[in-house]
Amino acid sequence: MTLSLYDTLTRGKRAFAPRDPKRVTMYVCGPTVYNYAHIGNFRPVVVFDLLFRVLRDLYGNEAVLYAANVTDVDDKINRKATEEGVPIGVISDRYLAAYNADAAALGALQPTFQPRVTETMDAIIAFIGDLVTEGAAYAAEGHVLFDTQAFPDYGKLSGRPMDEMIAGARVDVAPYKRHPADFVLWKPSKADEPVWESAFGPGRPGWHIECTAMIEQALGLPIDIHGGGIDLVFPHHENELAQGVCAGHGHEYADVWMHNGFLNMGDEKMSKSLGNVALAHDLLKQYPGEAIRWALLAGHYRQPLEWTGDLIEQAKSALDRLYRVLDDSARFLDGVPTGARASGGEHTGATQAFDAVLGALQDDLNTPTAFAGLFQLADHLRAAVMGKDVAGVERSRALLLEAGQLMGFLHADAGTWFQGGADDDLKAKVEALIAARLAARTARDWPEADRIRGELSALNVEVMDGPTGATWRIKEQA
RNA sequence: GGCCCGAUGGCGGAGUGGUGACGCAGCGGACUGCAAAUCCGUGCACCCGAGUUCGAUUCUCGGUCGGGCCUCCA
Repeated sequence: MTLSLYDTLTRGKRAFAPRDPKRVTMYVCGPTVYNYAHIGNFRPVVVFDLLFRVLRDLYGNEAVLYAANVTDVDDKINRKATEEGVPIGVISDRYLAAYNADAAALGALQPTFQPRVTETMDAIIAFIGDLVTEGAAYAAEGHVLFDTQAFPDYGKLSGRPMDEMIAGARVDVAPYKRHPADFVLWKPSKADEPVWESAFGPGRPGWHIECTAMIEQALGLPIDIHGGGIDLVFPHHENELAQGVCAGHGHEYADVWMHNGFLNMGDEKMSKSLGNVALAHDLLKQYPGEAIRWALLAGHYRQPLEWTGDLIEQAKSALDRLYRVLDDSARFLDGVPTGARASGGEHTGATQAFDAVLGALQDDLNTPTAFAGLFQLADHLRAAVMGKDVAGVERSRALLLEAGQLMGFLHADAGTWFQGGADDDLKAKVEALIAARLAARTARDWPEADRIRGELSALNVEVMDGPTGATWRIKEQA
């Protein structure tokens, strides 16, 4: 099996071939840390985390270098810092910590590098200097601007020929620009804004150059994979590409450009400028991170995703099914004497399902099909439990766990999944009630048994009577 | 105005030139004291029109509808 990925630049899927299989590089545009990030910000986080995991599986954990940047120089951060009367670092540190915590709750591995603009300033200034030297940038009224005329392929990534762009332009063009499409590399800071010294005068960097410099500093150019949200294709990535190849550091920038589709909130686009933000931070108080992760991967990453409560509920139910069979099979295995266990024969059906998961993931991250493979694995496991096939249970259980965990799921134990919302106090209470109910059932005192079940239900607990005793779970997470 | 996507059953969502993935929900049955879970069974889905083809949901063209980008929102 080989990994194939869709490349925005060439508009097609093709086999992924890293320049150096021992050093696979990926860069993804990260957040501007000026507030809690909304759920849409986490779609690329989860999508590219999945790709990170697939790459690690393919090339080895140490061979994959993944950099996800943080923008910590920005107007919005400045504004917030001014409001609170603190340095910008206080703001960015605070929200970076929250962002990383939310990402971890969604099952995202920590990227290899998390470069920050404030820590890359020397490289940014040097990069601008190189562009000027190469004749691809010019100074004007305190700014340094990138000369888009210097890059004949400008517009190729986003499929926007320059002349058409100008014809359709609806934005005012700054008078000091030689060409309307030229963009800022360095600009003067206004009063109260943070300022850095440079050969071009005091000021601060433009947005696009930051990423290019961070890539070069963290990973070195060119890189294998560059990712981000589809809204970044133009102008951000188009500009990055232009800078990257014009600085005289080589003619390549990124081998594969990957972009995830937008997350929509009902009918309205999710944007911080509209009021309908759903912060991941708040969502995580209502739903397990794993369910949110599942929901974010429910559709193919390049398709738009409609974010609704129903979607999360369905994701939770789907995971319930997986955890249930995991739980039942664990219980089954507990009842089998260790001596009676055989180390597994070939369980071809389960193996095929496992391969189907890997194959789907390697086919441009086809998560819906990968999910189907997970359910197939679950079916095999269920059948083995019902058939009391110990070797089969062990085998398909291990495969389900391995496949699920590769995707960043099924790391919790089933007890935590179903009973995670319960504190020790509640657990003790529930166990006592279940014991009482068992006594009533043994005495065939059905009204009493049902009364206790009602009492449990009032505690938001659901009991399930099985052949080996009763199990329970929290019905709804509070 | 320019550029680019998408349109699949009640919902979500893959995929394929010819046997209707998968999940959620629903319905019938089994099991259960009753439930829940589980198991078995169950769904006349591929936006409209034309074309190509022995055959199109899948390819081509046109249309309609929806969405995105063109503004330092992933």
